[in-house]
Amino acid sequence: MPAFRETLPMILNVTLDGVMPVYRELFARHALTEQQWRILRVLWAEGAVTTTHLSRQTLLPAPSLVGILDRLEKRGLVTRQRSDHDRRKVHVTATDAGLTLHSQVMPALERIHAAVTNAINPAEWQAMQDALAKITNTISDQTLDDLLAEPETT
Amino acid sequence: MPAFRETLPMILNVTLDGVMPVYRELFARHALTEQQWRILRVLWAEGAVTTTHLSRQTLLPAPSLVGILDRLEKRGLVTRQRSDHDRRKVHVTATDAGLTLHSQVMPALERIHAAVTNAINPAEWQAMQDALAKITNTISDQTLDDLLAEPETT
DNA sequence: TCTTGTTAATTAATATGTGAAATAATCATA
DNA sequence: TATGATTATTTCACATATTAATTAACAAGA
Repeated sequence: MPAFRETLPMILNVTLDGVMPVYRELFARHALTEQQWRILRVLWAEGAVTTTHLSRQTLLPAPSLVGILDRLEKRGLVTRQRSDHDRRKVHVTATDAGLTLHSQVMPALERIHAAVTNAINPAEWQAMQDALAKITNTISDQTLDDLLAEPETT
Repeated sequence: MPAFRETLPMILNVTLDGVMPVYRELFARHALTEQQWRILRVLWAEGAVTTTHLSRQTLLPAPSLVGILDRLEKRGLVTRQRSDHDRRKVHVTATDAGLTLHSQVMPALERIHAAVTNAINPAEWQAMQDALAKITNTISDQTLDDLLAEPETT
């Protein structure tokens, strides 16, 4: 067993703690939280989407979406509308104000992303992405009892 | 600019969303939250530590620690004591119950960690860790204005 | 000693995460 | 077509995150 800091959750959280402040500073300049930004970004790319779809794309839990969308709607950045075909569903759309805001943030966001990706070379980036995807695919569909039942591999 | 899902924050969050549920299931079996576990893990390794130190090691924000430690203390897993030399400081220590709990969780935690690391080979693991560390070191000490002032590198 | 600056911990206000349960609408089918 | 199963969203209760502002204690210097 490695040191606490060498475990995957801490490796990932240390990285997030290192990079997110600069993203948050950008969002804060437009009075947006990170989560609000994620939602706008999906709406901008996909138009009207259902709450469930939004939850999956943004990784934001459905119960959290309720409040986040409330606040975005109150600020006039998004609108919600019940589906006519399936009245269980709610369609979320960005308003013009929401779309405008998006285009104001993108240039700076691209600068941040460039700085992040340029910290390593493209091959390293791809390898990192592949490694994390491989881990996710291996673990995400397993339950704790699955893992505890497996014979030791190390 | 890549797709939303190809950006670093989302890559990291997708991975965390994929692996954390199995960790949380383990912690839940001992009535612990992930944050409470982080604290116990540090206390087990280091003995009595100050709140600030605990915040740095666990990545938990100091304001959050107040409540988390309150609940751990109420359950008799940790104790808090003002420092005599510097009465601003508070020393946190795990009780015997806290230490016992730790040894009960470790075996299963090692199984999870083994499954995670075995998803990729050691070289890939090291490369992933190095890549993320390099990104963190490059970005974490920069402010947004620093990044926006830099000439385009891409 | 008084002032000024700094550090450690906490409080406050707001936003979000997590897990379980509730609600309402749709679906499958006997 | 009534009924049980499923889906989409929301509510609830509790725990944590984020940022700014306090409070108390220490530290250095006029």
